[in-house]
Amino acid sequence: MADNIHVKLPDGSDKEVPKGTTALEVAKLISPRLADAALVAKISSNGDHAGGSAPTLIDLARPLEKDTQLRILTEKDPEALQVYRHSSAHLLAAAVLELFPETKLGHGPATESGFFYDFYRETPFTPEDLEKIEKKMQELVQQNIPYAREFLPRDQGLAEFKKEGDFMKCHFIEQFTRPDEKISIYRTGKFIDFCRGPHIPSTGKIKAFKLLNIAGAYWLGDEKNPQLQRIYGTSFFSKKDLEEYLKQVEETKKRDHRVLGKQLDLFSIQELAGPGLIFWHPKGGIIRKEMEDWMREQYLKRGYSLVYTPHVMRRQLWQTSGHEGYYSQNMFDAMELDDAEYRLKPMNCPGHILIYRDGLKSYRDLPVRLGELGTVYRYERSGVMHGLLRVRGFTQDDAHIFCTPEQIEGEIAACLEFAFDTLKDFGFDKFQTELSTWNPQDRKNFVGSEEQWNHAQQSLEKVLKEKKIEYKTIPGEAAFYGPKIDIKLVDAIGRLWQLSTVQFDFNLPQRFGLEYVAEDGSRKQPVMVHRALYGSIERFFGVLIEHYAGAFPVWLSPVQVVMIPISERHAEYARKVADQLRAIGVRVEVDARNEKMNAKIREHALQKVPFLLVVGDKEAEAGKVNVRTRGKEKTEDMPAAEFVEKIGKLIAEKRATLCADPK
RNA sequence: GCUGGCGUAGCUCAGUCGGUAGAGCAUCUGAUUUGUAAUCAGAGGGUCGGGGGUUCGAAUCCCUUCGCCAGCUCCA
Repeated sequence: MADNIHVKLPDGSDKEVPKGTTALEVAKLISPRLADAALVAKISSNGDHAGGSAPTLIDLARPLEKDTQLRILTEKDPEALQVYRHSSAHLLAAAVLELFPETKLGHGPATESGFFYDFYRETPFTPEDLEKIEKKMQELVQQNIPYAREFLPRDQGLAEFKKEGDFMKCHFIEQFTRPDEKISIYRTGKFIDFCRGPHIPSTGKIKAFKLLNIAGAYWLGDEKNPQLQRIYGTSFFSKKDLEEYLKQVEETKKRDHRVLGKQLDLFSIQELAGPGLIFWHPKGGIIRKEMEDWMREQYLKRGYSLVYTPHVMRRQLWQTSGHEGYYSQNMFDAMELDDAEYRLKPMNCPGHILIYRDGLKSYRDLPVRLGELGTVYRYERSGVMHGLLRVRGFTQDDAHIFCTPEQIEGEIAACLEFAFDTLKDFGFDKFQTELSTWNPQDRKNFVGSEEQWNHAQQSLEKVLKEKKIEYKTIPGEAAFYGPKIDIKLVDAIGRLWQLSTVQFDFNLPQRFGLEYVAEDGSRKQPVMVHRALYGSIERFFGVLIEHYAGAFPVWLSPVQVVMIPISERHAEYARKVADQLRAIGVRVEVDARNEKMNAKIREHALQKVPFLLVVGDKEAEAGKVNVRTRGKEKTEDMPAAEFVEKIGKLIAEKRATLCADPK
C-alpha cells in the first residue's frame, strides 16, 4: 500500500506500518515492555544509498513519514542519558518558573556529567531556593507532565516570548532560525521553551536528580554582558547511579591537591605573601628536587645546555620582544630603578634569545638547545587562581631550540620523544595529542607569512605521522607566533591535563634579528622552537598529587621508609638499619618517640609512607625487618640486607608500584 | 575581574535570640616501654581574617577591605 512505510529494526526485521505511525507505537508493536522503557528514538534513512543518512534522535511521539531504520533507546543507551538530562534541565526551568514566574530564561543543555539552566532574575537564588526548586521538580515529576512539541510560525513564537520579556529566547530564535521557518517549541506545563529537542516522553520518567550549585555565567559567554545565574544539577536513570556519582565526587575531593598538600605538608600559599605564590615545604621540596634532577639530567643527556637568566629585565627588552604590546596585561607592573624601568619576566624566551645572540653562530653550531628551569611571574586575575594549577609565580622547564630549517623535523621528533619519555617516567601512560594550526582568515591574530605557516604546519604534521602519533587538528588554536603540538595526559581517574607543549616561533627570531652563517657564507635566520614538558613544575606537581592521590611512587616519596622500634631498647637496631638505607640514598626516618607502635603505624600510614619497618626483639636478633608495604594488608619478614637491596632497585628504576617484580 | 557562598585555636569544626569563646585532633609536661591504623592524665594555646560603624553590650547586625571556595571569562 502506498500509505504504508517500512521500518527496519536493529535485529534486521522489517515492520510495515501506516505512514504517520509514531516511534512509540512501533515500540508497542514490538513489546509493551519496550514501549514502557522507551525514552527516545533514533532514526536513519534506509540503506538504499550507501550508508543512508546520519542517524538522528527524535521524540517517541514524532510520526514516521517515510521508510526508515529505527532504534528505540532505553536506559541502556548512553545517548538516551543526554536526552534525559536535557529533559531534566527543562524540568528545572519549569519548576523555577512555577516558583519565580518573573525569571527570564537563557538556555539549558545537558553537560558531560549533568545539566544546567541559565536564568536572569534581579534577586539571586539562595541555597534554600535550590531546595524549594528541587521539591517543586519532584512534584512535577509526580504529575508526569508530557514534553509536548509544537511548531509555531516564527513571528508568532517571537511575539509570545517578547510578551513574556524573554529577551534571551528571542535572541536565540533570531540567531538560529530564518524568517520563513516554523520554530520548534516544547511545552512542559506552564513552561515553554524554544528547543530543537528531542525529549523524553514525560517528566514521570525522571527518576533520580539533584541540584548541585548556583554560579554566575555571562550571557553568551562574554564578560561585557550581564551575568546570569546558572543552576547546575545532575540526573541519572536510577537513585543508585546518582549516589554512585555523588560518592565519586567525594572521592575526587579527597584527591584534591590542595587538601593533600596540607595533609601531607607539601606546600602552602600564604595570605601575608600574596595569592598565587607557592611555598614549597620540605616534603614538597624533596619531590621538586627529584623533578628538577630528573629534568636536568635529561637535558644534558639529550644535548641541551643549561642556562640561567635574570628574573627582572629592562622594559626595553620587553618592547623588543613584543611582550609589552601583546602580553602586558599579564605582566607585573614595571618597577622604577635609577637607570630605567624593569619588569619581572613572564616568559624565558627573550633571555635565551639574548644568550643565543651573544656571539656569531655558524650553521655548524646549530642546533643550539638552551634549557632552563626558569621562574616566571604572570599577573593572573584574582578569581582564576587555583592551588598549584593556576598561580602567579611558577617555574617552567623551558627550553628553546635554534636550528636550521633542515633540522626542524628532527628536532620536533626529538622533543615529542622527550615529552612522552618524561610523562611515562612519572607514571602516565595515556595521552591525547593536538596539533593547533592557524586560521588564514584571521590575519590579525597570527603573525608571519602564509608560506611560513604552511611550512611549519606541514613539518609538525609530518613528524606526527612519521612517529605514528594519533592526533587531532584544532584550527585557529595556534599561538599568534606559530603552530604547536600539545600533549594532554590522562590521569588515574580519567581526567585530561594539558602540560607539555612544543611550539614553532617565527616571530621572535625576526624581532631580535637572529642569524647564523650558512655554508655559503650568507646570513640566515634560524628557526626557533619553544618547548616545555612539565609545563610548569607547580602545575605538574599538582597533577602528580591528584594522579597518585598523595601515594607517590617510592622514588618520589618524601619519606620512603620509617623505622618503628617496638620499644626503647630496639631503637639502636632501628638506627643501624636506617644507616644502611641512608648509605644508598634512601630517605629514612627512625620514629623512636615514646608512642605505641599502633599510633606510629597509623600516623605514617596516613602520611602515605611507602614502607614501615617494625623492629623488635625477633628482628634485632635475626638481623631482619618486618616490612609493612603501603596498601598491603600482610606484612612480611625479610633480612634487612634484602630490603635494602629491594628498595634500592625500586628507586633506581623509578618503579611506579611498590613491588620489586613487575607482575 | 564578575556572580554567589565562606572566613572562630596549628588542623577539622560547634557556637541558639546580640549577653563571660567551646570540642576533638595536634602541641607541651608527667606516667607508661608497648608486636601491626589512635595508651592514660594534666597543662598551655584565641586581634573570632583586617578596619570602621550601630548598640549599655558584637564572633553574631551594617559598611568596607583582604583572603578562600564554586562557576563564568582568561591561561602553563
